[in-house]
Amino acid sequence: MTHPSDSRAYFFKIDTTIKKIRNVLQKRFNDAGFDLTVDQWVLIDHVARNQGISQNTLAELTTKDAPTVTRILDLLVKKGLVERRMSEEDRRKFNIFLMPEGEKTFETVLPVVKEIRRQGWGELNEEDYEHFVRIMDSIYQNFSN
Amino acid sequence: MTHPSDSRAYFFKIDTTIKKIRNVLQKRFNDAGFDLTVDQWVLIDHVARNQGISQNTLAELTTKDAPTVTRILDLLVKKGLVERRMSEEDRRKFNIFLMPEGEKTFETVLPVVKEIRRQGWGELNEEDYEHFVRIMDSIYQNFSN
DNA sequence: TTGTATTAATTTGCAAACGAATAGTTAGTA
DNA sequence: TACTAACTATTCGTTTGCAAATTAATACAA
Repeated sequence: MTHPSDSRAYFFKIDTTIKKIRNVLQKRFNDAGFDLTVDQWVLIDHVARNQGISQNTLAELTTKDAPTVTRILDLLVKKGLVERRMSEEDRRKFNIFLMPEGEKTFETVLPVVKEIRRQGWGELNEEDYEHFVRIMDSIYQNFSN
Repeated sequence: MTHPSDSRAYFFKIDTTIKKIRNVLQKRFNDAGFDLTVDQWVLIDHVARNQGISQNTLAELTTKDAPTVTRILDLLVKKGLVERRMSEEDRRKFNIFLMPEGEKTFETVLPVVKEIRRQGWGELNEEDYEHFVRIMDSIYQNFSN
């Protein structure tokens, strides 16, 4: 066997796996009648846990870029799930808050997401998790210099 | 510590890692003056290894959907890298071939991609690779029923 | 043979990713 | 104070993903 780094496998496997996860999440959302994309959910999740967060911080936490966050928030605002309030200290910033409807969405969707996470992890154990984190972090680090 | 499946970590880690890889690849392409996106490269790579392949098969191999393949091929055709020939047996199908310019692109880009793959895998070893494949496949399988 | 169901590829619309450029605000410095 | 640099968010253009609908060709069954 050739050295693993010489095959397309690892890029491809990561790509395929994340697509699968996103796909399952989205289908489950649709079936449950949630009018929500996966990326919109990710933002709601972060706002729920960090009320008043700025767009920049949101971008960091989700590894999305600023324009992407702006546009997803536009959609969430239009749906009445989220609110932009101008920051008191710095008028360049917005503080992002969940609206009551957004809270309700968060409470409704969270259990479904948790269930999907559990399903995906299945019978894998703590040790697997440690391997997983170590390998992913290592790849990430190898590309960060 | 809570059960790993209960945290957002694994979805998030996979997402972050694949973004990083794509990002590095694209930047390296741009720096090298390749007028090529990562996904365009993925298609070229598959066509190079399977001259005459159909669009459907291409979609399967890359886990992209048919419209996406159509659009990426449109771009590659416009760039003169790839050619659609109508199939002899089935006139609904196209057989996809690399044009001379496409061959040249393939030969030029491949070494760069191989170098990036090596960099990403770094000091990880065979055993790590087996863990990696097992865990990713497991997650994928857990979502395929 | 006719009709129905599949299949291959395309088109369209919406969501998202990324980069470059821009406007407005704030901070730091000469 | 005035100038410059840095920061926050937005806009724009190009590319990709997914779903639904469409067109054209093929396969199968009555």
